[in-house]
Amino acid sequence: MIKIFIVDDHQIVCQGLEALLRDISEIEVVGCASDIPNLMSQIKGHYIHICVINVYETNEEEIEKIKQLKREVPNMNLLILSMSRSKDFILKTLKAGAKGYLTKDADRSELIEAIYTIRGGYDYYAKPITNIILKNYLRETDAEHQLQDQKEKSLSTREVEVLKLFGQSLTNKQIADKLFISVRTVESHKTNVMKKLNLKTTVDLVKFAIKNNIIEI
Amino acid sequence: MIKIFIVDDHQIVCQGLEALLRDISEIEVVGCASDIPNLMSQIKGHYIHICVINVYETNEEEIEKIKQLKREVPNMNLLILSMSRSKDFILKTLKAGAKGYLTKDADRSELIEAIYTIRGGYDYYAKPITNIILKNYLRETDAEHQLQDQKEKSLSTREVEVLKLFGQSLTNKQIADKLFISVRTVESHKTNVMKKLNLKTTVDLVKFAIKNNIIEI
DNA sequence: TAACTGTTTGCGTGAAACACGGAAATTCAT
DNA sequence: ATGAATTTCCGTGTTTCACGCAAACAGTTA
Repeated sequence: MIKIFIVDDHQIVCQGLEALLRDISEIEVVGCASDIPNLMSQIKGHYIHICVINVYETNEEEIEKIKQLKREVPNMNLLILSMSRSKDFILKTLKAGAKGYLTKDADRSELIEAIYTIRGGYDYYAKPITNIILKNYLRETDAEHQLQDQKEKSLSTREVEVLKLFGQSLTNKQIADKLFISVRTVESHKTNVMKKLNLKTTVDLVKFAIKNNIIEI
Repeated sequence: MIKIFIVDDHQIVCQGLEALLRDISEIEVVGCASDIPNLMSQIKGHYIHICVINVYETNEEEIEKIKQLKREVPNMNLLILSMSRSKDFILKTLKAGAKGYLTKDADRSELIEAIYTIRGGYDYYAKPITNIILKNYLRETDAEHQLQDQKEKSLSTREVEVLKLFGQSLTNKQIADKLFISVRTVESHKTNVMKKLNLKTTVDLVKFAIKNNIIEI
């Protein structure tokens, strides 16, 4: 019996995924959680083979949560389900410890195949993903030449933190007080973010943050 | 027999929702689509009672798609499924023609309840939503008293013009040059807009402009 | 262990943007 | 033609931004 746990923000989707696996005698869906923190509190004491995680946000925060989950429950295999085809994001989830990755085009049979594959000790990546991974691998080994312009700059946790408060319309002073740092540091974080993302104005920064769900609109 | 169509970006989620409704004899899931444009091309000639739409993005674009769908297929009822609890967004979907709205906390039974309710000719809103709608209604009807401070201060054409350029990430200098006015005038327009709308920061201004389609994201 | 990379923290300086208040010229409807 | 709103602009002081620099620290790799 393969014990599965499901993580999805929408309860209906959780139940739906569960329903998809219900009539497979070898698979048992042990439970559902709305997010990774909830998951961790729910699975204490239980042994789970595979956790299917539907990842909606594709930001650094989510990656961080996956890493943390892997640290806390290292023997549980993670199967990521996400709409993102960003090479960057996919590779990050794999690096964070995921054993498989399904895109939005995957269907029930692919989900089941992934579960069996992972249970068998192998990694499973949806077909469109293998290409991406392969290409990236080729490029990375080839990349010693052109490292400088592709450098996939991701934001640090502190930077995201500052960006979040900034998006809540706080002034630099207010952000500084909240994080117990100086105004200059807040400025530094902001300008570093702008440099990393190659943004020129505050407006661009706000747009970026909105697009990436760092701030609410 | 209630004929249902499902719209969700993730194929697995589509299948999951379908599985949730499979063993209800009165409900038939006719098909699935990954988005609204796909839906429209798929349902030509079919009569669908209810379309369950899982909305991931909560922007103006999605609202526009819903409106368009309602125009093209006016007799099909729309049940929105979304994680957003933004009063603004919910009211927009309802205004766009949706007959129901479920939040991420809704489960299978609530989905089924919603389907039956809508089939009966009524609207269905998840419990957390009714509060939001009610509050907003009260505020709107109550607003006749306090019209003077709510005063629908509309923006002048020049102000919108400045705002648009501002939203294209131009500096005040660039805006000034483009409109053949001084930088100070640009500043004035901006601050006047902020005063009119009671906004405090640039971030708020950008958010406002995005919400109101003055600038593109 | 040493070297390297990246994060977090901060400063100096000058330019740009913003807050607040005032004000003249123009348009536009009553 | 008088009043209201719009469009234009300035003075003054504060805040934020751009650009560069750098120390302290953590994690990784050689």
